[in-house]
Amino acid sequence: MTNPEKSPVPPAVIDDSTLRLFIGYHMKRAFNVVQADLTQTLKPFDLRMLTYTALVLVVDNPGLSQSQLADAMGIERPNLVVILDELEHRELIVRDRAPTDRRAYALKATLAGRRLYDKAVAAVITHENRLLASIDDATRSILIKALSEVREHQTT
Amino acid sequence: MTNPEKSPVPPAVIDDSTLRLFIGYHMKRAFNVVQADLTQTLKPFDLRMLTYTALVLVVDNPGLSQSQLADAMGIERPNLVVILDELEHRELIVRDRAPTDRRAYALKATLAGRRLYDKAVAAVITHENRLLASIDDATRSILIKALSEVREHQTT
DNA sequence: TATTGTTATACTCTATAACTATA
DNA sequence: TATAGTTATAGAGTATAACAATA
Repeated sequence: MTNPEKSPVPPAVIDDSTLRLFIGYHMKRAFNVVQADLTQTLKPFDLRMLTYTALVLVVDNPGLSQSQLADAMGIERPNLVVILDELEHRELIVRDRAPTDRRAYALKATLAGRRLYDKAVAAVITHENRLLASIDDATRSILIKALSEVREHQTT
Repeated sequence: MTNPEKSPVPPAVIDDSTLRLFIGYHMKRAFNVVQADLTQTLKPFDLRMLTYTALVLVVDNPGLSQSQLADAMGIERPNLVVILDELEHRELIVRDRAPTDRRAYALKATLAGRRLYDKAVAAVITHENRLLASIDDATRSILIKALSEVREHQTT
């Protein structure tokens, strides 16, 4: 729990009795580690977590609109624009016009986008398995299920 | 792997088959919900997640140095300075000089700081219990333990 | 009127380099 | 020389308001 040999100033034995009841702290710290690992994993593909997530969702859900994608990613529509601009300029996705609604786009991945997706997803799976090595499959299921339930709680 | 063609633009049934293997996505979405709730909960106390976390750690670990606190919070030292400036200006904490090392500070909470801590912690516990209502105690323990293990994996 | 995508903008959080004063 | 705290700064990520085109 603590970090023994380290600094000259007191060893710092952190009393996290209160933090035990503070789930946001644990989620933030764990997410930081996951994101740091993810950033390194995605660097060879020139992707960040946001561009990777957008690419994955577009490949798996062709025809998605920007509003739907922003909603799936949990970000506001304006913030998605630059993310998709980047993917489009790199010719990984295209913004087709939606046939039924001329206001909306139908997002689709290009062949290059699907190829990058295949390689990046494989790398991410490998790295995440290493990151979660100490956590057995049953616990991983519980973890993901619990996180999903928290997300769906969505109080506002 | 992909999705059958469905509604033109509307309801959006997201295929998250790939995301299921992408723990960072679930952690980010869940953390967003927790932080949004936390932000609202702390607003009456004029605290943000970072100032709240710093206050909690200082109250529970009096005499902590800024380096130790930054380490415990998972942020860099420079970013902690403004956080502590704010808490100090509000007279919730003090920066005493460490007796053994004149470079370092020994951080301590004031009486006002401990009083705000009491009220804020109570509010946070109440709100988190509501947020985690659908998750039983055993699962909560597994969740926190799994998150801690991920944090301690710390690749870099 | 309402919605899609867009621009502009501001705020928070984060990371790095370089400085000072101590060690 | 190394460490503690600080300053300055730049980069992400996020949120809101307002607009044009379309519904």
